[in-house]
Amino acid sequence: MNAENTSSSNESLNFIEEIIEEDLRSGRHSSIQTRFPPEPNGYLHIGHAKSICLNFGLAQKYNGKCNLRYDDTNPTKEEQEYVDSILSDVRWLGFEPDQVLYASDYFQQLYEWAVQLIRAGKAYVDFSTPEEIGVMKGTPTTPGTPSKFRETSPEENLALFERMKNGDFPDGHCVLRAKIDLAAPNMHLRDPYLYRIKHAHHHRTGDKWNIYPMYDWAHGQCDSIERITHSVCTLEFIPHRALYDWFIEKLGIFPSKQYEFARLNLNYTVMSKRKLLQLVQEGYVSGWDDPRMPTISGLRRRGFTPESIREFAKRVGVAKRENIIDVGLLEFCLREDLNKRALRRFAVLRPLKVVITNYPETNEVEWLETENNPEDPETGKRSLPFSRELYIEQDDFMENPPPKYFRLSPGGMVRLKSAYIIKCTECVKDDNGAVVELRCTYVPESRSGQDTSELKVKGVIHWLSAAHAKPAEVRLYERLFQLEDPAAEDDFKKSLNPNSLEVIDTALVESALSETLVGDLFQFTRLGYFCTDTDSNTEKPVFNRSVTLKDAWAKEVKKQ
RNA sequence: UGGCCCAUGGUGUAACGGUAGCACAGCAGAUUUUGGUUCUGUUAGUUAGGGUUCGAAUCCUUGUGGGCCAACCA
Repeated sequence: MNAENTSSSNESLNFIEEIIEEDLRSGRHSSIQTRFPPEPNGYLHIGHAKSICLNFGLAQKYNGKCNLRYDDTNPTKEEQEYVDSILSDVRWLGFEPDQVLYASDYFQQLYEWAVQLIRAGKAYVDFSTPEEIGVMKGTPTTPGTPSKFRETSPEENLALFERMKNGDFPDGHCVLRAKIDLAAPNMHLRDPYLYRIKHAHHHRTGDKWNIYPMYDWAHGQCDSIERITHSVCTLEFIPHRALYDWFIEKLGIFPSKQYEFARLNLNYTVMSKRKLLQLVQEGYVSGWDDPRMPTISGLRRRGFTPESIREFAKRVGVAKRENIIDVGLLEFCLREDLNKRALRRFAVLRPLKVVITNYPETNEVEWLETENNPEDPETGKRSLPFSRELYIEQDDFMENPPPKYFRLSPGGMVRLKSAYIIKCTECVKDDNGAVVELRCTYVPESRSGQDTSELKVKGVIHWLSAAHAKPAEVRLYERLFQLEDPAAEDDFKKSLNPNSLEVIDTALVESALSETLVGDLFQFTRLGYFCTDTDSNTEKPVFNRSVTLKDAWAKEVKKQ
């Protein structure tokens, strides 16, 4: 009966899918329930995207459900701003939670379960200081020693815990601990904290609570309440699993099971929320959505598509081995997606004027057709104005070209894409010797589509009619860090790339681009993929370079 | 060095005791009015030793290497 739920193809499964298929096959579960449980203390990043794609993807694949559950058990770190951004990021990625829930929804239930544990003599209130408790926990090689509060009677603990809840004690005055095993090799079992006192305002429960549950006391039970069948988390929670199981067993509640996979690491970036927060707060980037940030909002603003990120998550796979993925793979996924969808447009980042000396008159304009996307003929064609004065890219001209350079040079010929072949007859320089203008002649019979010139030129470059080009600001990004693993340094900020952002405010674009909307995606022919930034205004659009095109010539130059 | 997790080309990931495959990256070529795309070919790998077996990446064992764990964080 689960035949439709399980994959029939011979496509290989990751280890979690194998577990799920076995659970479905054996009848342990008839359907699955997963969850994505972020703490709302920062913006989501590409590592979370992997987890989102995994949890929601699993639910989709096996006709199950996936909740979004905010793990909001620490009011001093959590904010509504983060709650909002998380849901919008999840939706933007293309997933809709079955339910949007909060750990704080369960504070009362959690409290009652703590009372139950105390009654059973399995939890006690400890007035020792954090330092004392730390010492009493022992070390991995030596067992811990019991606190003098460990044998307090359940009745007394009940009263004490009640007072904790009522706010009778100041912050940090005491904690509730589970009574488990002070000699356990797994340190998490040495009487872990269940509750701490915090007279703090919670973004949802307000001032109702003076005590807040710790992660370990909340997570498994929240999973259990939601009847999560497969609670998927990252490797560092492996030692917590014993506790997770212990609480569920002692409480006798729905047995959710925890499974751990290796978190995503990307080279040339940092992924910890703490470090990302630092970059934001100390002004190294413009905000959580700075296009250089590995946050989902940053990637979105940079021009990444949900499809490309989902494809990326699929390609990196799911396993238990620590990994560092090459950002090149992320970029590949974007190019692969955009190549099929992005409309091509002409833009000249660093203009060099070209005057076609044998072109009829200054005011003469010819309209030439060019494809919107050669990969997708259905997108049709558009017309580009051609005239006597043009702009080309400075990079497309060299006075003394190296071998194999087949763009424009003195006496050389090149094709202006979808237009004519031109020949450079003269280069005009300023007082410093810099080339400021090119004089060229065009070959009238070489017009694209009706070329009878018999000329063969290797180079094809993009161009813009000077009179029709519109000004634009273009922002070019490079990786934020110069080191593959910045976090491995004593100060990760030392390897920040000083050239990670280059603003070109004198770029020119074809007029079709002046009506662009924020988020529009384009390929600027021969330059890369760009998207319209939120800073755009009606005077001047702003474009972010999402990713360059692969550049075989740049590679060739590097070799020389 | 107490416990736990992990180890396959440069990077990821498959192979479930029976031909080490796929993707990205790299290299070479073809096509191309984007030095893009597409296509073709190709380089490169089982952490080490021992054991079980007709047969081991896979099972056992001992090393080695990496990671995690002793927050009133999650």
